[in-house]
Amino acid sequence: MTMASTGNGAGTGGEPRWLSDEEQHVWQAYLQATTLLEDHLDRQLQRDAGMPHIYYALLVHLARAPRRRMRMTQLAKDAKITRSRLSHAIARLEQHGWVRREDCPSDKRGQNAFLTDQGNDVLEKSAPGHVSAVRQAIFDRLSPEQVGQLGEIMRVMAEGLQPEGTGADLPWRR
Amino acid sequence: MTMASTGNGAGTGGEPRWLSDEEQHVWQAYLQATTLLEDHLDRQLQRDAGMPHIYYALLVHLARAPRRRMRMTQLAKDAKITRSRLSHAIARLEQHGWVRREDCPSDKRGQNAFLTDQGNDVLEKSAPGHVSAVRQAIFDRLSPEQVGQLGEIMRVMAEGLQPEGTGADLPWRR
DNA sequence: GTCTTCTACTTGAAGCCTCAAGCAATTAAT
DNA sequence: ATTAATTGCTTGAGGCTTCAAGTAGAAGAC
Repeated sequence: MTMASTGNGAGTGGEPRWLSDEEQHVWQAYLQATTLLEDHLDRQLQRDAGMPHIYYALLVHLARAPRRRMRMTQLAKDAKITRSRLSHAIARLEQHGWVRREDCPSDKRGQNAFLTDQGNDVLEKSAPGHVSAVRQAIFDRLSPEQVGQLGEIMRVMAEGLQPEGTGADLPWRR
Repeated sequence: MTMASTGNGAGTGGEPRWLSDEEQHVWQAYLQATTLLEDHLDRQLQRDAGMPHIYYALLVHLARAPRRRMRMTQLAKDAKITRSRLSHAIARLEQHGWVRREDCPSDKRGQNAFLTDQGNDVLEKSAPGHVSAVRQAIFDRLSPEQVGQLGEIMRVMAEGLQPEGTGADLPWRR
């Protein structure tokens, strides 16, 4: 631990502040938990809904939107993914008949993605299993205090990684 | 606990326990924070070290191992990924000259992956930037209490998603 | 021994993600 | 109105991940 070092990603400088033992353990636990959960949900949904977790999350966002439709860019922002990724994803979801695209009336560049009835069915059928998986992984294992703490912590983290200032394009802070 | 349950993922059944409003918000915050951080680190390391975060994590595991080498299966377990994924990953890292494979003397099926000097160099050069990114995203933003809470929460979550019982193969709970 | 089963690891195809580049419509500048 | 800059979205190539299937050695049963 410690060491002069120098040379960070951008602009070298004074010796970096390494992580303490506790911080390393926390970081390690974070990595393991998030990796395991992500994989677990991907598998669960691939099996029960025929799509990876992030695709499922997109359907959820659409289902909650006003007329079950949303502008592509807005959806990308809400789901925290790039527009490119969203384009590919919606293309695939469209192939399955779960989502469709329509031109935006007010802006001829724009596209709305909307959830089809078929997509809504898939969502409703797989929702219980998904909720149950999330519950078993998180909410059934944590005390009410811990749930509150987790929420606050994640909010702080998300805020720090957010676009901040401008609502430019996703790869924030190039 | 509670609930006749019956078929969520498989087999339909009694009404599922949906998430409360607070739980939904926490889950949403969790998804956003973890997605944003993962993307952020992937970008940071792709830029500064020429590899995605998970590959970097593999190098870290190797660097900490006794003679900088580890059996494939053990490495996969520690990193919480499938052996298949590891095989592909090590193949790529080998192409870059950061890792090499060697036959395991005691078990002719086995392979050791070991970190090359070159790999170690890359690691040392990019470590400060990586630590700094992790720090900015997490440890500089949370109070000491929150860091402790996060550690405990992630440990509980990871434990619940772990192989449990047998040390079979990764896709736990097929 | 030899048959079965299990463990260690690899492989190829198909799907997903990233990056850079691109097109088209809108807005701003002059 | 023309030009330039910006915004909205897509595309294709290359890299990464998953899944199912496959090879080879080790362990156990008999």
